[in-house]
Amino acid sequence: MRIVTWNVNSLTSRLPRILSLLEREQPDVVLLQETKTLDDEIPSELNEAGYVVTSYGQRPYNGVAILSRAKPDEVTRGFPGDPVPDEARVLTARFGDLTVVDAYVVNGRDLSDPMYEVKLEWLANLREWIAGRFDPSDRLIVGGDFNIAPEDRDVWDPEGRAGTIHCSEPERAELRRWFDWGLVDLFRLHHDETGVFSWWDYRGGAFHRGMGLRIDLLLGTRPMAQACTEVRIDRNERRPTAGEGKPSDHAPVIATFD
DNA sequence: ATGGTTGGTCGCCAA
Repeated sequence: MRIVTWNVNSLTSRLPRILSLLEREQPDVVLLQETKTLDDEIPSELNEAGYVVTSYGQRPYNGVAILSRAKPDEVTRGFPGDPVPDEARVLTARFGDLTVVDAYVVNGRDLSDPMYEVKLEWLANLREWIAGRFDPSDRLIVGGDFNIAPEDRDVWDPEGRAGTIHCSEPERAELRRWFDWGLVDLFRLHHDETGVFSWWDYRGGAFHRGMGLRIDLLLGTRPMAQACTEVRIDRNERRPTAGEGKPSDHAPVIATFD
């Protein structure tokens, strides 16, 4: 089984790259964020490629969708306690005994911005909803754009970014509460290295200068961690590619399970 | 502190 998370920064403008990834990686489940696409505007090419599309769409911002080989047995849009309930950021789907939560975490913008406190409240409330609905022994994946770099080794310039948005101690402390509940950062099961990123700013040639963050995460409960054999971040998807249009500012994270 | 680029949408906001 293979599960992917990818902030595509518009599903419609990224369609050729999404179709290419489906063909190349043959994933069973794909969690998409920032689809910026309404439910009734999902391109039919995704169905023709063999995928069921479950969309919780919105424009011009946000929007999440789950692509899957199988039809979900149960779908939940959003979560109770969301402090910004009119923003389409969370989509949950159950496939038999496996549940996936697709999350586009509030960015927060800056520690001095009111949205920073909203981000912390949003994360705490989503964690509490997950903890109330699931058990750490369940087969559960929580994946998406967390907008938090878990540790300094996930940051291109940890000294320069210390205490700033995506890297602040309150954000990291909140993420540790997810780990303490029983979710594992699947990438770190297989990688110790510093400087592996999933996002690079569009501006200033950040990708080519190696200025990135690892903020796109696949978290799994212990049963999922025990079955996880490989996690990769496909940096190639951050490069301009002939015929497939411009890249997202995020690369896909690809996890394989026994 | 600002700037740089992209996307959706139509003058500008979010990232």
